[in-house]
Amino acid sequence: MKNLSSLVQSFVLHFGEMGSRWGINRTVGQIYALLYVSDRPLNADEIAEALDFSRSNVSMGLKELESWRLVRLQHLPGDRREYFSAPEDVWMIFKTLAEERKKREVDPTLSMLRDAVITEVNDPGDKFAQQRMKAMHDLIELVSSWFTDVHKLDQNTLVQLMKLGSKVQKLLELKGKLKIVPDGKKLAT
Amino acid sequence: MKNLSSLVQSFVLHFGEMGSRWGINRTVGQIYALLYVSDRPLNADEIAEALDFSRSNVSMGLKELESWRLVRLQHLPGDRREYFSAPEDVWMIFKTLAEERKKREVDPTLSMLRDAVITEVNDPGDKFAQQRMKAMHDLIELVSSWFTDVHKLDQNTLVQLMKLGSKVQKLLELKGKLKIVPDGKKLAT
DNA sequence: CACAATTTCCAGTATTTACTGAAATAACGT
DNA sequence: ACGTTATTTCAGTAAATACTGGAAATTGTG
Repeated sequence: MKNLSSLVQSFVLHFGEMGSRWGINRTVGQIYALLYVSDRPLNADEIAEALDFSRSNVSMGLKELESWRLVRLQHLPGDRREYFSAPEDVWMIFKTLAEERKKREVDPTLSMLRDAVITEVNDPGDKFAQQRMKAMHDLIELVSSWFTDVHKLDQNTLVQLMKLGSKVQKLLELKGKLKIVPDGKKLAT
Repeated sequence: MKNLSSLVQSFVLHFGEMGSRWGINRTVGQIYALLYVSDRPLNADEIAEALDFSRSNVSMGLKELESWRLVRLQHLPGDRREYFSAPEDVWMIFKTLAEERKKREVDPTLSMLRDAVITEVNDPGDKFAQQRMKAMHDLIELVSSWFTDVHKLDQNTLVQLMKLGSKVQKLLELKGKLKIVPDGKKLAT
């Protein structure tokens, strides 16, 4: 690991270690970390040099990061090499990550469960199992579609909601007490 | 895989396959799936028999599941073997899972970032990197503490919030318009 | 406390996943 | 179209992870 300050180095190493817990490998984690804290786009050779990986390993890692939509490819004038950078907006990154994880880790299960619960079964054991699958299906579907919904909210609303934290309960109680009258005016009870 | 109906079998196999994407291994995924759809607690031998794993592999898998707090150990009268079951309440399972993932996948990163942003740096590159780390830190902290907050809500409130979906925006707008007057009465503007 | 039943640990092996270097392919400028 | 530079692919190798069988430890029982 060459020419990296100890600050950057510890960040990169941490992402490498965490990589396995996050379902990506060490290499991919380190490449992303490096791009994230870099103040300019980097090309594959620079990454390979900085992290001391083979050129082909970097190529594979970048491909993986592209499939997660976590890096942007761009070209610099007068240079035919490909340069990569990590989008700056952390909220955007967070949303992308959540979307991709949902797609890879949740959607296939949801679809399997959907099939399972519509299957016709007779055996009592199967009936019980199916009931359990339905409970799981319904929960995942609820959380999943909530996720999709929340995704549509703009960043400010999202931050506002999060800062509200558990006080949201008060707001929901309030909502229960409000009556929406036909002409659109809202009245507190 | 013996004595498993095709319904249960496909469920178990799916969890096995997904296991790797979820950061657990095939064995652990299958054991959990089997317990989840079982209508009675199972002992390690029964699991080993049903899934065709070695006894010791099952032992390790159960230990892993216990560390995730996803299985409950119990004893049956007149039988000294240990029996395992998966808690029934899917919301509880979901919360446990979220808590554990946070603990393993997020908290260590948050703590690393906290250290990184309070480090004194001089190099311009480091200053930039630190700024990026701060952005990441602040986002993770916000989401993280929101998570902890939401955790405290009872199940009904949570379901209500989720069903509200993106309509929560309307509610937040409404909140902005409300003034809380000193005597506690709320007035719509 | 000794014996049997049960669970855990661990060293060795198998399987899977990650990584490399070299060769093939693609992209660009002249 | 040709040569040069950049990128990807892929077969082989290295490393990490998962799994097994047996031995050791633990637990419960008379």
